[in-house]
Amino acid sequence: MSIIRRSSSSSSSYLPSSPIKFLNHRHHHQTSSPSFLSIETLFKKCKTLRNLQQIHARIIQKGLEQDNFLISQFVCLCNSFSNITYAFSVFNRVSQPNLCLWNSIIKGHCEKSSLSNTISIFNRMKQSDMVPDTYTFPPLIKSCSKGLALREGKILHGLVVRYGVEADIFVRTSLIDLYGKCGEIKFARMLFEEMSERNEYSWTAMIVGYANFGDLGSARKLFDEIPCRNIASWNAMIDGYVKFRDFRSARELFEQMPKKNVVAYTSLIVGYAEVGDMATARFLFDQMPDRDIVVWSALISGYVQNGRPHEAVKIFFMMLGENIKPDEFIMVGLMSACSQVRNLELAKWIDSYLTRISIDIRRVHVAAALIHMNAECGNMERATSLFEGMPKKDLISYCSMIHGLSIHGAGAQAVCLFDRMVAEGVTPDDVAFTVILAACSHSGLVEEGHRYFNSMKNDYSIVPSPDHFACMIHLLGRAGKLQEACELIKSMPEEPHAGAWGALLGACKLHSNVKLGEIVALKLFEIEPQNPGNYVSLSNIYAAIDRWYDVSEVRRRMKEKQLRKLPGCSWIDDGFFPFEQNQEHTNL
DNA sequence: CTAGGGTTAG
Repeated sequence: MSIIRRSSSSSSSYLPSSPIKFLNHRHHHQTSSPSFLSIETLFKKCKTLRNLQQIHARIIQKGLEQDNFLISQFVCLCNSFSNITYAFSVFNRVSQPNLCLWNSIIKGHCEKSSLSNTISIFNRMKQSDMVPDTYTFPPLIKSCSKGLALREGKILHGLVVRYGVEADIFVRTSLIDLYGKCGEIKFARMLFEEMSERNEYSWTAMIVGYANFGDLGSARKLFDEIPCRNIASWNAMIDGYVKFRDFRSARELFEQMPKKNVVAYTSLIVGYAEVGDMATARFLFDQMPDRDIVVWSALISGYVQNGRPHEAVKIFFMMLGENIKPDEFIMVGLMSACSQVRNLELAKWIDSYLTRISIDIRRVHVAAALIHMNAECGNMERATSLFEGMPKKDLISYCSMIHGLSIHGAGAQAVCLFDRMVAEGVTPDDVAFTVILAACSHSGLVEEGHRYFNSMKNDYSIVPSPDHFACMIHLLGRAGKLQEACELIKSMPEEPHAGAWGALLGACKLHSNVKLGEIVALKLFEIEPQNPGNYVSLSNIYAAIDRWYDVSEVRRRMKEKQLRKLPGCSWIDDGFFPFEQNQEHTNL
């Protein structure tokens, strides 16, 4: 009360139609009783970071920077705006922070900073003779649980016991959550059993533990026993079923929910997307009464994962139409979609849009997606400048760049970059080799291809996958070494997949090798009878040497099987997408 | 002589 009371006796403690703009308009008309607002009231009305800065100015102006009560509130508000740096700088000016203030600053770091940072603040707190209480531990333990840092969590558990706060329901719930998430389900259960009182939080934490562990039976048993069921308990149980692909039980429970919320919908949508059932995912999405950013994101990345980038882009613009501001997750999804459709105009728009909505493109997954998108869409100049600007280049970004160079015909540069990557100490994996082999085959670099194929096996002990073989076959086939390609395909340990045979068929077409082409085509008709492309290839082979009877024969068989060449997609002119599609990318 | 903590979805 000190501030408020003490303040109220002196006029300086009030805010007379203050310089704090966000309050001015509200009191502008109350001319009869001029407004006098305490800092405490200002906190309640504080809506933006700007407001908070204004309050901060006022605190300094009044010389209240050392006031633990006010600074605590300030820190909490700062936390809610996710601005931990600001909170910390203000905190650091307080010479004698009290327990509550320490707890607040720790909580803020738990949410936004790294675990080691947070723990070092906790250590500073202990060094200044502050005794942690029941409020100190839950956020600390929670951040261990988030990072699955069981070792650190156990140390904290030890301290919990030492400071005698293990009976506290909040502390205990956070410990149950920690052990449950880290798979120490026995420990979690023990702590749960020993509780003198439990509430919906502790029950749910325990259910989550079992659900993550895959013991859905025990999870369900608890769920049915809960005296105090919560919407989070329902969500946890449903998500457990979804994670372990028991969609029947998940849906059954979902239908029984008294009030279905976004979280439950999102769990289901993510699950259906993961198993490739976009129809059901979309069905659920469409029937939602209201949608938040997370569920939009789930749907977009669902479409991306299932190779339907056009749908993803549509959904994105639908979302903009509903005036929802996209976040990082959404934009990463959109960028993956754009990479798949390879539309340079869209890529350019996204690139500038990111800055417009102030998304931090230095964050790793954003940067990676952005480089990938520019590379895929043919803006190698932009991709290169982003890539070279990265402080630490990782395998993913290298691969994006190499693939970008590859698909735009710069095989030699791709090879250089791959070698630079290895020289820089980044270890290539199987995907990296697929990318470089594809680059070699695309540019006809037979010798380099052989070199990488051997290096992969000898230097990195990577067993060549069907994809690796397919790249080599493509490479040899296009170079006219059909014999070698055939030998390679015969040497494959596993049954060659359609990609390998398809590469060979393409080579036969290229070099007008009818005899081999016929054999390979027959093989392909067997492996993927539904793919019209193989029939088209064979008929092209015949057409190239004027065997028109055979051409019509193949066409007839194709018709017989009711196969048609896939129509080009027409998503551009249905009004969702504001750009022209660019067919050729010649930015190299 | 105030205030600060734990469970659910991308």
